[in-house]
Amino acid sequence: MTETIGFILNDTARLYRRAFNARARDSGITALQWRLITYLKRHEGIRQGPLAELIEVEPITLSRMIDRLVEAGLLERRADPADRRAWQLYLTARAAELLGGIRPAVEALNEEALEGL
Amino acid sequence: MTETIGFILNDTARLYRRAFNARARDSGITALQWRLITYLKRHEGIRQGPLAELIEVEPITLSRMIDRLVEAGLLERRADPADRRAWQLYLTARAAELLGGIRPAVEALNEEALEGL
DNA sequence: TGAATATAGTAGCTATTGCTATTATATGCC
DNA sequence: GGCATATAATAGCAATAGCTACTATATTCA
Repeated sequence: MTETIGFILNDTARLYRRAFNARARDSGITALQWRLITYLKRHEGIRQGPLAELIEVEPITLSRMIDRLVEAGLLERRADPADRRAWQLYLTARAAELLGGIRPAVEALNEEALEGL
Repeated sequence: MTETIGFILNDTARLYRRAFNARARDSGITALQWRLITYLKRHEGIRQGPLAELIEVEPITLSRMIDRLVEAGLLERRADPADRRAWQLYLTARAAELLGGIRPAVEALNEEALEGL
């Protein structure tokens, strides 16, 4: 009865997240931040609203995630020339470096996760 | 590149959790509490430590989840006769009722989730 | 026995998330 | 142009999770 699709799904996802976080710990980055940065890499210059929708968090939550990443020197907010209310988001060189450093570990993890399927 | 096993896994789990929470909202119960109660149903009398391990949260986190469920009248802590430091956990009649009410919705959700597989 | 160590559970603190309300700016319509 | 409404982002607050430290009790072993 506990072996329903919901339990299995969530258990598996949690295990993955835990493995990810364990491997990325010394880089100081979390799974959710990795998600943010990965999306941002494909959508440089995106505004906060659409990015929040992409990674599926509330705008205010994204706003604070970005605060932290800006403080960590991984992201920068640039004023949107077309709309003075909005920011455009860009990765810094430091983020690119960091990504490069973590990617092999993530790829190894993914291969491991797929093993046996 | 964003379509890695990790993203898919977590996206799917999040979707499921969201669907669950939406359906269980009026019962006032969350997915994590459902998880707790489901395990507890199979292990009545269990202590907090082992239960925390089962549902994979920290002991202190479980302690507070239980505080809330006790306050809601769904659980009760009984002194462990064999160890005065420990509590044994039991569901109340109210919890059984609640479970009965939610179960059909959960089962429907699970069937829906498995559709097409 | 009784001192040292281990274990069950909880309190204080910090971090993160999201609801609601607010500010600043943009857009639509008369 | 100028008022009404919509939108981008953020601040205040409340809820939840977990790290660390602590209390109470149990166990081990000399």
